[in-house]
Amino acid sequence: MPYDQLKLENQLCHRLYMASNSIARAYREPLTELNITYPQYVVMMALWEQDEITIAELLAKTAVDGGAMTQILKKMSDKGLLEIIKDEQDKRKRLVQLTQQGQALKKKAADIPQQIKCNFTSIDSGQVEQLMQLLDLVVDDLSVKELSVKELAE
Amino acid sequence: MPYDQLKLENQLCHRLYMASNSIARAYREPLTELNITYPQYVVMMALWEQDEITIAELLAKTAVDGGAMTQILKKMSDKGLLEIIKDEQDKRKRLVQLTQQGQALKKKAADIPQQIKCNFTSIDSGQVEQLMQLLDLVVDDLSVKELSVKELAE
DNA sequence: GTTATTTAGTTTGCATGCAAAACAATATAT
DNA sequence: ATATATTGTTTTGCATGCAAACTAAATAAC
Repeated sequence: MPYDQLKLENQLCHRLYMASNSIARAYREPLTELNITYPQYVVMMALWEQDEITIAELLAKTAVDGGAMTQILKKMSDKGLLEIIKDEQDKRKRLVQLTQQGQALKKKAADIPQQIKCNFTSIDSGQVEQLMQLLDLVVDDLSVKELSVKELAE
Repeated sequence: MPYDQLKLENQLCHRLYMASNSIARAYREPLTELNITYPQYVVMMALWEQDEITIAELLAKTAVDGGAMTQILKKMSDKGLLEIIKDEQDKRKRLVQLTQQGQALKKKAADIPQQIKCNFTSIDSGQVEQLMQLLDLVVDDLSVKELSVKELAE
C-alpha cells in the first residue's frame, strides 16, 4: 500500500478541514441573530476579554488574518459595535474599543458556546478538553515551523 | 466567572479554526510546486482513490462546498488534470475523470502528507490517530444536527 | 541628522465557504 | 399524461484566508 497516506480517510488535515467547517457552519445560525459572522464573533470575544487593545494584539489573540481584520473591523465599526481610535503615543498603531452596544452584546452571546456544545452527544467534556490540548500541540508545532522557514529565508 | 465560556482560550471552535488554518497554510508551499491549492488537492486525492465518479459523490467524499466545486473542477480541467464528462444514463449527472496527467501527479504528491507530519514533533502517531477519531465524532454530531434542523424545517 | 530598516496597517488579487436562487432533467403523484 | 416534487449542478453575492505589494510612522545606523 504505497499510497495509503494519500487516502482522505487517513488524513488529519482533511479531518480538521471538515471539523472546522462543520463547527463554523453550526455557529452561523445563532450568530445571524446577533448580525455577526464567526470571525467577527471571535473578534468580539477577544475584546470582551480585554478592551482597548491594538490591532496587532487583536490579530495575535484571534489568529484572524491581517488583511481580513481591516475589513472586519470596518464592518463592525459601521454596525456600531466598536470604534477604532488612534494611538497618540505611536501614530502607526490603532486601538480598538467596544461601544456600549458592543459591550451589551456580550449578554446575548454568552449562551451560544453552550448551545453548540449541546450538539456534542458523542463526546464528553473531558474529550473536548483533550481535543483542545492536542490541537494546541499541532498549532504550536506548525507555528514554530513557519517561524523557522521565515528565518531560513533571511 | 459567568462568562468563562466566552473566553477564546476555552473554545474548541477557535482551536479548530486556528489548527485548520495552520495546517492548510502548511500545505500551501508544497502544493504550489504541483500548481494546485489545498481543496484542489483534496479533490485529487478523492479521485486517486476512485476515479470516474459523479460530482455528487465527489462532494460527499471531499466535503468541499458545492458552489466552490464547480469552479474548482473547471480550473483543474483547464490545467489538464481531469475531464468532466456527461452521464448518458442520467443527463443531470456529470462524471469526473482523471487525465493521464492527473494520474501521473499522484507520484509527486505522495510524499506531501509525510512532509507535513514531519512538523509534528510534539505529538506521536498514536495521538494523531486519537485526534482524528475525536474529530470524526465532532463532525458526526454536527452533521446529524444539521440534518435534524433541515427536517424540522419541513 | 539624514538614510536605511523595521513595524503597524491597509490594499489588492485570487481562491474558497456558504446560503439562496436558478436551471435542467428525472422521478412521482394523481 | 400532466402537474409537481426531487435531484444534480451551476450561479450569485457576500465574507473571509492568504500572499504580496504598499503606505506611514518610528527606530536604528552611520
